[in-house]
Order: sequence, then structure tokens, then C-alpha cells
Amino acid sequence: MGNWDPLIAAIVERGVAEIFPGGAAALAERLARTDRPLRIKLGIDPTRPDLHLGHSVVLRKLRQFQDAGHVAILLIGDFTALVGDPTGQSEARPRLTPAEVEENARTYLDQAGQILDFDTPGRLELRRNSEWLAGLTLTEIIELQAQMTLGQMLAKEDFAQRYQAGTPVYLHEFLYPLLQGYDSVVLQADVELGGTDQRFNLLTGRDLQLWKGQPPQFCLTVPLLEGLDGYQKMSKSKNNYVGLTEDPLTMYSKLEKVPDHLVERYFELLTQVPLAELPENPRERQVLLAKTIVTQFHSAAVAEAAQRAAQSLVLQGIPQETGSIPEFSLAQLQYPAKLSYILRESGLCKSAADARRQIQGGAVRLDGQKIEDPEIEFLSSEQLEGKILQVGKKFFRRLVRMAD
RNA sequence: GGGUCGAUGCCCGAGGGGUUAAAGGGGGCGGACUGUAAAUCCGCUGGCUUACGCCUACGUUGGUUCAAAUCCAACUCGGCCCA
Repeated sequence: MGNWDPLIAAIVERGVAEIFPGGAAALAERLARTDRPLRIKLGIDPTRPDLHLGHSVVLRKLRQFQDAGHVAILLIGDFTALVGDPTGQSEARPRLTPAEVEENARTYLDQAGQILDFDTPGRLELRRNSEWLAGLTLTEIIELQAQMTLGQMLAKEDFAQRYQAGTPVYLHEFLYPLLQGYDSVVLQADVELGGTDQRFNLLTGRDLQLWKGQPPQFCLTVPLLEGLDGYQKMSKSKNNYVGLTEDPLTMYSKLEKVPDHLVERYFELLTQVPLAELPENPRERQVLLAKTIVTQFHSAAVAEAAQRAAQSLVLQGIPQETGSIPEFSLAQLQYPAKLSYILRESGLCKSAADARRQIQGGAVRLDGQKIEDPEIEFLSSEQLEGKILQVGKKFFRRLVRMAD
């Protein structure tokens, strides 16, 4: 392709699934020629409380646009979250309450702030689509719906699959692409970003902009990041994710285990490390990946510490960097305290019965020493203070006495 | 509106009056192994810190039975077909 400005090249070349119309060259040209900052739209529905690395791919892309001088329009889909985007779901989403949406929106902004430039004036426009969607009249909704046919809707993969599989497809779900497209009209987006699963919705935006006499937006899709299981899309519900707010040790521990066949992809989508410079040794690659990403979200020093903690954890079974282990206050327990009870209260196990099973399975250690007796109990916090309670190889609690 | 089939644990899915906390698979967790992981093998996979005990569970409600996920009725929700 062309010899583009490095900022533009970064935008159109790395971490891109598809750009349309016209591909990377067309967008690059548009970016190079513009005499004003372009309006780059990214919509996120606050349907869950936490963002993960999968979301960060598109957020990073949006950040690149900011760095090149354009306006990031971060659209919180507080209204569309109530509709439920059927995209990528094999079934209709549960409807959320407005309170849940509001709560999620707040945490999203905190997390997005780790990646986007919230500070430089003029680089960020924060909007909520309830601003205009909540007030649509039935007449306007009907007009919107008149822009698309059933056949066009059924061209959307998810709808077609579900329809053929005999799973229910509700009519309100048809509204979703139209509403998302209408957002582009209102925001006068020049470019809209999204995952590849957003293709249909992004295109709907172009159709509706044309209908309203606007120049249609460019659409840039980013690949969907596979999760830690190595195959399925990263998602919280599949528990194959790395959360943006996770503590450094957890983040590091997860990332140093990314399956070999995905390591390069993670580098490509989640870092700026030149792919040609990756180490040969697969283990070194994983380590570099984990350190690079933890550094991005925290700092180089923290990443180093996490690495040391993770290493000593493997070698000796106990993290030396005790500062990176979550603490658990013994003051909130009632004594005598069964170990299974402590395990549950501390969040290491989901129930006392589960804790008992973990003990029987040989997974539980106290200060590195394996506990065999599921009935073991402690008479006071003194027996436990300062010790490290461990389940399996990954989960730790440092027992402390402070009351809080 | 009518007909018909269906609703089971995180998911899929067996079971069709008692021995069913409910087969099997997936997923998850743990153990062994390894460069972490993957693959493989093994174990666990409702809850209760008081446990040869109690509680909750097969769409909902009610009924028949000594006894129901299993039978009956109504209802709710879905698929398909007819209008």
C-alpha cells in the first residue's frame, strides 16, 4: 500500500479486520486529506460491569485516532442497552434495568479512561444515546423501520442462524441495528468503529446517513479477540477474559499462559511491540506479552513485581511479593472457624461445601503446607495471622487481623 | 384463534411413580505431568462453619398418591403447522 504518515499507517494497518468502503487506502486518504478533525464514533452498551482486554482492542484503535488529532466520540449506549443487542449472542439478552445500566456506565468510563485520552481538550466527546433515542416518537420509529426490509434484516447472520435453528427472535431486536445506525446520523459520524460482529450495524448507519442526506461514515472493524481458552471470543460469561481492572498479579498470571498460537495475535492487537521483534522462544514470548500489557495498565515496576511474584509462586508455591496478594481480614470471622468457612468468607471458594471439596482434592495450602483435613478448625485469629491461604496455583489470600 | 410438540442442574441432554442431588457429554475447578499452557490420565462439580442431619432443585400453581422430575388440571413461555 502507500507510504502513509506513521500515525495514519498505525490506524489503518495494525489491528484492523476490515475497512469499508474502499479498504485501508480509502480511509488513509480521507485521513490525510481532511481539513478538520474527523468524528470517530464508538458505541459501547453498558450491559456488564466490567470491560476486558477484548474491549480494549477497539478502544486502543479509537485512541489512535485521538493521537492523530481526531475527535473520539464515546457513545454510551444507555438506551440501546435496554433493548439488548442481539449481536454475537445466540439468544436474546436479558433486559437490564435503568439502574444497572447507570451503574455499569459509570464503571465503563473509569475503565475506558485507562486507554482513551480524556484530558486533551477537544479530543473526546462523551455522549449517551438516551439523549435522542428516549424521545423518539412512534412516527419517527416507524419511519426508521420503513428503511429496511425483513429480507435485509435476515441477511444479518445472527438473525438468520437463530431463525433457522428455531430459537426465538423477538421483533424488538430488529430495532437494534436501526437505533445504532440512527446514532450515527445524530452524531454525524465520519467513521464508526466496532468489532467484526458489528459489521451489519455499522452498515446500517451508512444507509441511514444516506437517507438523511449525510455523507455516509467509514466503517472500521477490529478483530474479535479470542479469549484465554484459545478459541472462543473473549467474554466475561465464558470466563476466558482478562479484566481491565484486575490486579497486576492476576493479570500477569493469566497473560503468561496465553496459548502459544494466540500470543502473536495478542501482541498485534493489544500492544505496539513490532511483531518482527518478538522472541523466538515461546515461553519468552508469553512472558514479554504479560509484562508489556501489565506495564500498559500499571507501570513497568509493577509489572516486574508481578513477574517476580508469579515466578516465585511457581517455584516455591508462595508469592514472595506479598504486597500483590489480596488481603483478608480475620476480624470479620467468628471463632471457632472452620477452614471451609474461612475459604468461603475470603472469597477463595464459592461455598463452604466447595471449600471442603477443594481441601479433599488437595488444593488448599496454608503457608505452603497442604491441608488434608476438611474438618480442621481454628480457635482464634492468632493461629492464622500473617499466613497465606492458597487454593490451587492461582488464588491467594493474605490473612491479616486489621478490622475494617 | 386452532392443532401439535416441548420446558430438567452453568450449558446440552437422559430419565416417564419410590433405590434420583437426578445417567452421559461439554464447560469449570482441583491433582499428576510440562516451558506456563495445551494434550493425556485421575478426582470433584446444589447449599448449610453445628452434617450417617436439615434445606433447596426438574417452567408456575394446584391436585391425585404413603411417595411425583415422573400421573392429572389450569396457567406461563417457546418451536412447528393451520387460519
